[in-house]
Amino acid sequence: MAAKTRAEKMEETRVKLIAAGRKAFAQKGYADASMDELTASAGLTRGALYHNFGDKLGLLAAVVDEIDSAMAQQAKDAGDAAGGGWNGLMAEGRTYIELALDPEIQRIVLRDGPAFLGDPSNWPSQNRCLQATIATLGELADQGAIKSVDIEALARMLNGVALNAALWVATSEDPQTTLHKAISAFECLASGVLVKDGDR
Amino acid sequence: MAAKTRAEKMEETRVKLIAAGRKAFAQKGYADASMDELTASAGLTRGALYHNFGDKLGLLAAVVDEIDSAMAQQAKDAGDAAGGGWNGLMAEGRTYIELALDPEIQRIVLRDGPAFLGDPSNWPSQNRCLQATIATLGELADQGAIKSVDIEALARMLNGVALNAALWVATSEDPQTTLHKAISAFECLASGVLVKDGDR
DNA sequence: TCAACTGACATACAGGACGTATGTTAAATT
DNA sequence: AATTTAACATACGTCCTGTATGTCAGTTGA
Repeated sequence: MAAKTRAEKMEETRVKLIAAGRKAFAQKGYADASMDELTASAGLTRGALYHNFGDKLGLLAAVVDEIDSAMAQQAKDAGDAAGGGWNGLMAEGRTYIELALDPEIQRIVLRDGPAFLGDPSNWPSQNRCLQATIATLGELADQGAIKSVDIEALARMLNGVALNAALWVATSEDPQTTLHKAISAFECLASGVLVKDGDR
Repeated sequence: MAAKTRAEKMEETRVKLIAAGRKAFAQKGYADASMDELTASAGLTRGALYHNFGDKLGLLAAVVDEIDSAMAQQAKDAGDAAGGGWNGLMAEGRTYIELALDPEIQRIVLRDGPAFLGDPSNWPSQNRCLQATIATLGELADQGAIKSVDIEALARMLNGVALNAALWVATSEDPQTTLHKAISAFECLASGVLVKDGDR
């Protein structure tokens, strides 16, 4: 019956705290989330929090990284399933937008994250996503499939459109209808990157 | 010597508080701005603040509205100067991006605003800007100049790209260089809206 | 096996911030 | 001129964050 080692227990508390953070930050928002209540809901005290994450922002960073990494992974999977290249890029964008239907993602990643952790471009998780987009655009550029514009700029704008579309869907009163409009508009703008306009 | 009426003095204090808010929010950020220090710097106390703006968020809303309205006005002027239509729309976008070079705008409008006041689309100032974009796109649609995609979605995405570009420029280490890249990428994506690709 | 030590976490404390309730004074009203 | 109103100041209560200290289980070395 596995006498739990110290490192195992510590990993357990980290998991508990991050889970409690996801709940509290999603429900009350980062600013209004009390660390007393949050840690108590995890069966702990603030001592565990400050020992493991340094401060309140440290926990937010951990929570955001976990959620955002999962988002990027899902988007990447969708892109690969679509065969990579341009179609893959569009699939990634669609997936990212669809994920914004989750209220937890809306509040924590799309709203509070940028405010309290700074520009998302500097998050480790977002950087990985951005690098992937840059790589794909680089291939397309080598094939002469896209216009000769700064690749990093394009990647950031494309990600930005997807993020903005996600936010719109998120705050919409009729998310399903808005989702379709947002995806269409996203693909419309994205098509501006292609050398030849249209669907081929 | 104009014995100041009560309404005049009240307007004065509102102006003072908003000015102090712009400074404090820009320097320390909304969360870390103390209302005691802020009001003291304006030669007042928190009493004036809570009487005039209800609460801390009320002051932020007033500050954001003032700044954002000025931004929208500048962008609109640039659009008119460019002759309206598509060229006007592009000029508006460029202006909006260029305005993001101001640190005050970066922090208050682009970062803290969305977090503490919610989605910018619901701000009165942003709504005016959005309505203007929708109107222009509507004209272009009537002329058959742009693709048949939901106008509101397009307008929101276009504004979103400009805002995202602004944020990128804002956090860049070399704003001037980044500015050019961002504007090019913005125009590249925007061109996806036109039925005929390219510069004419 | 046992004693000493390390560290994960709990508890107690200090500082500060927000919002409200109450007081004060100057302007407006009649 | 007396009264009322309201703009603002002052004082208070409550809550939260971060730190400093305490405690005990788990680890280590002989």
